[in-house]
Amino acid sequence: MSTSATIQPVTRWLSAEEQRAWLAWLGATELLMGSLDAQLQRDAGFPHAYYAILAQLSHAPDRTLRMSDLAGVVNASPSRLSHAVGKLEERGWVTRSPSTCDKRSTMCTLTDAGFDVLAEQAPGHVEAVRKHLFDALTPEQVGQLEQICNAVLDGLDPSGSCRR
Amino acid sequence: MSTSATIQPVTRWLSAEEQRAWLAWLGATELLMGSLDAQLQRDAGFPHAYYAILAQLSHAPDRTLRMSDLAGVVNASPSRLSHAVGKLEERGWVTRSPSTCDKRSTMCTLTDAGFDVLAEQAPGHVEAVRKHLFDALTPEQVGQLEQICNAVLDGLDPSGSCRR
DNA sequence: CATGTCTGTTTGAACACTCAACCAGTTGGG
DNA sequence: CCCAACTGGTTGAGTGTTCAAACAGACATG
Repeated sequence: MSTSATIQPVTRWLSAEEQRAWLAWLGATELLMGSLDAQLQRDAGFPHAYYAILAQLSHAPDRTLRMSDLAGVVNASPSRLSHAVGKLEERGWVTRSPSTCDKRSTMCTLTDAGFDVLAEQAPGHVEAVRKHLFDALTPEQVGQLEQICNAVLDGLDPSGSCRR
Repeated sequence: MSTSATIQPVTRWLSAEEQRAWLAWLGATELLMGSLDAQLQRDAGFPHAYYAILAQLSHAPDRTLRMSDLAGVVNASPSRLSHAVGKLEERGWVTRSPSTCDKRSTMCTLTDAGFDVLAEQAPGHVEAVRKHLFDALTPEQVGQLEQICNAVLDGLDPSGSCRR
């Protein structure tokens, strides 16, 4: 062993190809999410994070989810979710009720008014997702994208809370 | 013409595969950017958007870029960039000066202190990007990711400002 | 050379998110 | 039992982003 390279490793910079991929990913994610946020803000008056909360609740049994489970499926911190649900509750789209089995937990339920708002906004939102993402990709690329994102999720989200 | 389907099209919902890809993309982007933001906030005291500004300036001739050009390469709105550069200027990492050729424009320059901060934070940041993204992907997937993101960018960013 | 329009940038208010601190309920040993 | 450690959730302060409005300089058209 003649060098210290293995003991004090220097930074492994990105290769030219990795740099291109990284800049493209940054641009695509920021512009895509920015575009979806702008569309929802304009048409519905709330950001994509709020839409995700309503959408996940609408698929849950009794349209109800425990706060921490809801936080898991929408990739939100407890604090962020608490603030967001507070706003949604003010507008009458969800309600909060204490859980009966574990008195620490809070259950969050989508109201009929919330369901109506979601039903009203879903077509426009889905159309935007399709237009900006799936219309730009071949069917093979959709499969590749899913595999790539799941590989990234495996490293970041060991519990796998956002994959069904 | 017997139906109105072609005149009043119904929503084309996402297929099962598209839904899986969409949820995976949402999870991967949010968790990855969240993780990078947290790492930079903890180690450097500023978010990824600020890092991007410093990094892009460091590659520019004279470490200087016009505000609107800088906004283009970091995918920021003019307003967002103006606020962010204001904060960076307070900390002494960039300076603003009026452009000589077009008196409407403002030139933004990375200071030596700003360069030092960037040099200090770059290894940790690159390591985080590598760890959470590229270490999870095969070389083929890196290429696929670049093509996918560029396809998305073609639809969202006609001017191509974030691809050199 | 006047005037309307467009471009580049900044500003302030409204809003969303983060972080750290906190409170209440639960759990598992002494 | 009792108490410490942990879990689920909320809160408020601080910070970043968005949106609409404003403003100055450039440009073009009559």
